[in-house]
Amino acid sequence: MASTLHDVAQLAGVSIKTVSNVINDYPHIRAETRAKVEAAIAELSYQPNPSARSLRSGRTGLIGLAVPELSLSSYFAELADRMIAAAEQRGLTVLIEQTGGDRQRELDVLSGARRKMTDGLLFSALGLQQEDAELLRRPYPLVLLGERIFGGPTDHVTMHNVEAARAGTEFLLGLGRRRIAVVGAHEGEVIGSAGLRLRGYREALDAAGEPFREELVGYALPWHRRDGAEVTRRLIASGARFDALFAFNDNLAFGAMRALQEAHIVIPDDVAVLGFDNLDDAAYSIPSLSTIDPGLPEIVETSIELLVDRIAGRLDQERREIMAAFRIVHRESTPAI
Amino acid sequence: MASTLHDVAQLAGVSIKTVSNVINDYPHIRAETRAKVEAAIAELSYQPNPSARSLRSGRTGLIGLAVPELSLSSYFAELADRMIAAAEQRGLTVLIEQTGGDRQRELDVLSGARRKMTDGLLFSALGLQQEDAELLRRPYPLVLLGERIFGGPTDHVTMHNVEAARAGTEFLLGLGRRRIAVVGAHEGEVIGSAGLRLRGYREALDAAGEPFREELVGYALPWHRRDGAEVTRRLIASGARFDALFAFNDNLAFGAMRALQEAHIVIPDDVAVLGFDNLDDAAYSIPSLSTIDPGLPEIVETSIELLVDRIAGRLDQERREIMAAFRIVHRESTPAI
DNA sequence: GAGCCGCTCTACAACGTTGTACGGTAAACG
DNA sequence: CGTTTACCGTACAACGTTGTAGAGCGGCTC
Repeated sequence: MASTLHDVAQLAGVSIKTVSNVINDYPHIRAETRAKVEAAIAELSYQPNPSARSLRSGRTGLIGLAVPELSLSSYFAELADRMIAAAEQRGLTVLIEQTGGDRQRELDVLSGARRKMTDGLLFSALGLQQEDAELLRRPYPLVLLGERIFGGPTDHVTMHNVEAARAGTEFLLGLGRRRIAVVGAHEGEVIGSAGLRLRGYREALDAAGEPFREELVGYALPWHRRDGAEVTRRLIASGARFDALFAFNDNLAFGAMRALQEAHIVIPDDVAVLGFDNLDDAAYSIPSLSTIDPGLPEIVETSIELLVDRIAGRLDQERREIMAAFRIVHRESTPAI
Repeated sequence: MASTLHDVAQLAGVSIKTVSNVINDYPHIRAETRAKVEAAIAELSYQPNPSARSLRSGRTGLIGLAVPELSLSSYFAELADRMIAAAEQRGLTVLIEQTGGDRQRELDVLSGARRKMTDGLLFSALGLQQEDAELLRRPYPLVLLGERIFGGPTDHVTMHNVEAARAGTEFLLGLGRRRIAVVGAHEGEVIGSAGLRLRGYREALDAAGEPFREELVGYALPWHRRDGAEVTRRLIASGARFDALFAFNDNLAFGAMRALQEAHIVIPDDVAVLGFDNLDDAAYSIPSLSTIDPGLPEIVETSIELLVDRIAGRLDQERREIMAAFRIVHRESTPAI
C-alpha cells in the first residue's frame, strides 16, 4: 500500500537519493528533474516514513509536554492547547504525558521510554521539590516550567509569582480591604506557587503595615474547585472575619465563590475575590472573576523557543531563566474603584 | 551516549538477537543467559530505540486522538485525560491533534503526516457531515467518536443522544415545567449532537402533548460558555416566557445560568436548568448543575478497545456501532421533587 | 542406534531513510 | 587551452531493530 522513496525513484526515473534531495529541499536540482520527481510523488501520493527518517536522522519531530493533568485544572488544558498549536507552527508534534503531580511519576517521565521518542521535554513539575534540582540534569533538551525548582540545571520559564501576588494583594488593600483571606496556601512551603504567592501576600501586608493573621490562611492541596469550596467553608465556619479573599488560582476562586454564596455572603460587597491564572472561564463565572493574568501566551512561546533552540544547538550553553509579564484583570468579583 | 543492542550483546557475550529475544520475552532462553543479558541491560541502562523498532515492526505504539480543542470545551479535556490514561494501561501513547472543529482541518488530520506515525486514530469529528461518511474509508484503523456521521464505514462509539435528550426533557416535564427553552440548537441540523438532542426534546414534548414553540429555541454555535450566555440573554430579551432551560451541553448551561442570574431570574424556582455532559465542574457551579451523564468512562474504554482490536486484527471485519449508557444527575439547578 | 523433536542460540537480511563520497558535465577563470 | 569551480546526480553504507532460517546439542522414541 504505502509507497517508498524507491517506488518514487523508479517512476521518476531517477535515483532514490535524488528523490530524497527533492523532498529535503536540497538546492542543486534541475527544475526539470524536480518537476518529474514531484509528479511521481503526487501520483503515488508518497509520504515519507517517519520511523525510517527518525532512525537515520536521530530526530523524531516529537516533543514531550509533561503536565499533572488535563482535566480538573483548566490551566493545564489551556497550556496544552496553546503548546500544541505553537509547536505545530514550528513543524513539531506535542506528546502529552500526565503525571498526576506525583513526584515518582514525574521522575518516571524524566527517564521513561518516551524520552527516546521525543527530541526534548517541556516539564511542568508539581511533585518535585527544590532538593530534586540535580535530578533535572539530563542528556536531552529539557525546559522546566512552573515554580517548584529554581536555579536548577535547565532552562526555566516561569512567572512573577511573588511580585504578582504582592501586586494583587496591594490591589485589594487599595480597595480598602484590610482583612484579606488567602485560599490555597501549602503548609510550610517556601518554594512553589503556593509558597511564593503567600510570600507576595505577606510582603504587601507588611508594606502596608497590616498584620499577618494566621487565621485567615486557608490551606488547600490540590488546587481544584472543590478544594477552594471546602477551605472557604472552613474559613467561614471558623468565625474569622474577612472582607477580601485572594485565591492562589482561579479554580480555587470559583470554588471559594461558591462557598461564599452558599453562606449568603455577597461578592464583592461583603467579600472581594481575586484569582490567579485568568482562565477563559474567569470571564464567565457568576460574578465574573477578577484575576491575575500570568501571561500564558508568552510562557508558551518562550518555552517552545528555548526548547527548539536547545534541540538545534548545544546543550552545554548557559541556562536561561525567563519570567513572563503579568497583569491584573479587573472584573465583577472586586468592586469598581 | 545511548547504548544499543549491540553494546548489550557484547557485554553479555551473546548475540544481538538473543538480547532482542530477552527483551521481547521469547520463551526459550536459559535462565542463566537471561540473567547475563538482564545484568548487561541494567549496567548500560539500555533502552530500545523506538524508531528502529517501528521501522522494523511497522508499529509505533502511538495512537492519534483528534479533538476540536482542549481548552474552552472541558468535555474534550476530560476525554483526552481519560484516553491518555486508558491508552497507557495498554502500553500505548496518545498523540493529541486539534482540529478546531473545522471541516478542512479534520480532513487534513485524516490524511496528514501524523497518520504515518500512528497505528490508528480516534477521531472526534465536529466539522464533517453525514455526506462525508465515505471520506472515512481509510486504510488504517479508525474509530469514529461523536454524532456527526452515522452508518459510516468505520467503527463508531457514541451516546444515546435522542433518548437522553428525551429523558431529560421528560424529567423537566415531570417537574411540572411546561415551557422548556433549549440552548444550543443548530439551524437545520438533523444529524449531529444538536440535531439529535433537539429531536429527543421534540419527541418528549409530542409525547406529553405539549406544543413545540419555535420562540423557545436558542441557536448557538459553537457550544462555549459565552455562547450559552449570549443566547440566553437574547431569549430573555425576546420576552418569551419559559420555566425551564435545557442546554445541549454543560458549558452552554453554565453560560445560561450566568445570563439568568444577571436578569435576577432565580434558579431553579423561576427557571430549572438542565445540562448535558456531566463535566467535573457541574458539581461545583453555583447552583450546581443537573445534567445528563453520557457515560464517558464507557466511551473511552470502548473506543480504545475497538481501536486496539482493529490494530491487532483484520481491518475488514464488520463495523461496530456502540452507544454508551446515560443517566440523569440531579443537582441544585432543578428543584427537588 | 537411527531418527526425530524440542530447546537454545546465531547469522543474515531487511525495514526506508539520509550522510558521505564521488563521478560527470558545463561554465568560468587565468 | 588547460584547469578550476559550480552544479547535478548517483552508489554505497549506515541508523538499530526484528523476522527467518537454520545450526548444534541433548534426550526421547521405537
